[in-house]
Amino acid sequence: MAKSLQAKASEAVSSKGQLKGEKTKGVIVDAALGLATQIGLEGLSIGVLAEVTGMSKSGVFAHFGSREELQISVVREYHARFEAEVFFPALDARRGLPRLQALFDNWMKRTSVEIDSGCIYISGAVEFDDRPGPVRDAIASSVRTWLTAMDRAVRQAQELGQLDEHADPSQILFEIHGLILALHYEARFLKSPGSIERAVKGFNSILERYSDETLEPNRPIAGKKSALSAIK
Amino acid sequence: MAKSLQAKASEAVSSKGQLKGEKTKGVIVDAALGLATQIGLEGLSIGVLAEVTGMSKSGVFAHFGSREELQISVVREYHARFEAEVFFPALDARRGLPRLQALFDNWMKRTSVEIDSGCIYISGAVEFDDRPGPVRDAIASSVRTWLTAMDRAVRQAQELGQLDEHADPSQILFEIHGLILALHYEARFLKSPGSIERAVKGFNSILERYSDETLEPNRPIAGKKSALSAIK
DNA sequence: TGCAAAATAGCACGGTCGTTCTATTTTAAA
DNA sequence: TTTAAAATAGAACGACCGTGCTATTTTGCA
Repeated sequence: MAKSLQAKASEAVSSKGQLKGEKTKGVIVDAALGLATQIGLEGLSIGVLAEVTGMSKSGVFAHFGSREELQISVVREYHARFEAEVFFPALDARRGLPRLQALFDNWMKRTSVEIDSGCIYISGAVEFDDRPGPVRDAIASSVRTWLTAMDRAVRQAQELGQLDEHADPSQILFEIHGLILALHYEARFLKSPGSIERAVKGFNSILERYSDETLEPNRPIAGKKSALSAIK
Repeated sequence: MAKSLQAKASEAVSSKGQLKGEKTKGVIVDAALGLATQIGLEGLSIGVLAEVTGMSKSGVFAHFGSREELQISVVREYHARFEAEVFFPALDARRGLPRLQALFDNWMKRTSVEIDSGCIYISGAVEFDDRPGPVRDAIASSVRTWLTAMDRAVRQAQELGQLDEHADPSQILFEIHGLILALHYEARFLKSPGSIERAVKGFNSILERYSDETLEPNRPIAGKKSALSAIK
């Protein structure tokens, strides 16, 4: 039974060398990611996922073996997209301050989009901060990878004399992270207008405060060509 | 049946004029708040709550009429405790900068404690940012009340010439809020050491940056006597 | 102390959940 | 085209959920 529904899907077959199973798995993870960004990883249910993808519960389940494994797959997919949208494009910018600026811009651009869809690095942190296990580990590992990349950019800006070499990179990173979290909180939950502008302004303040004054006193911060950070 | 369990409870009766029902309701809300700070408002279940308090499910349920009403009661209780621990004690400090400092100190002190227990203003924001309804409204209203109080303190500091009167209070508040959120995220989820010190340092940086330089140039920020902000 | 009212218990309901097992269909290589 | 393997469906499970209904117990005032 239930024969005709998959008829269309089966004509376009293994377009990239992957078995059909891997392909539908991708479809499921896609749908799951869309759901998870709205209702959280803990809100994911195999039943709803089956409904959305037009499959049976057991059909969906078989691809993962457990709900936990499904959640981990979603985290990995989110990680990949985050990298593709935020990290890699920023590598086009020159090392140091321009790249740091690009990283922040992309991060903020994504957070702005996520005002409607939600960020699972943020929601996941809240859902799993008291729940040890592989899902929590997957989220934490992804976040740490990203924060480490940001840290590297800060240090490079210091080495190039664009930021005060005596400043603590962790401190700078902490304050930047706070801006993103405040943006997400105030825009997505409180729906306060003007949050994006405040995040940008906060970022520029940080750069000014930690700019290496001994090398370039009173000079306006370099690398301000990016679209988003040019706001206000 | 199940007679003897409540025998002890019933001998100490209406100690503060409240009916016994109101008293046990308080006990339930207490337990619910404890649970909610760990597993979130959405993680609350009447069954578990009945187990914890030694009551029957229907006994617990009858006090609220719905799970939603229980969640709202928890939010109200959290609001009351937040006020008692963070807001009211800060009113002892002098208007303006000292009070702003006290408000932040108490806020951070509470957030530090919540590294173990969780903050439902933060977890609730994530759980309900896409879920309209009375619970979301209750959380948002409490948070707005608190942020408005902070805003008032900032403006008073401006009026007294302790902070730059041209600065946007919303901007200052946004950055302070970010510090608290970063503290919660990095300490509770990532378990990074040194987060408290970074939040304090960030706060002091904000005060310095927005200090009214025309009135008191290069003067160290006043009101630094509070214990927490004296760190580092 | 008696008695209405309040508080609590017990039970059952329909629903959703993740998971397991088995049967059936579809895929892809021989 | 045959055939073993992979993918999916279907049905059932035990568990927990919020909630409603009805009894029973406990409370606190007359």
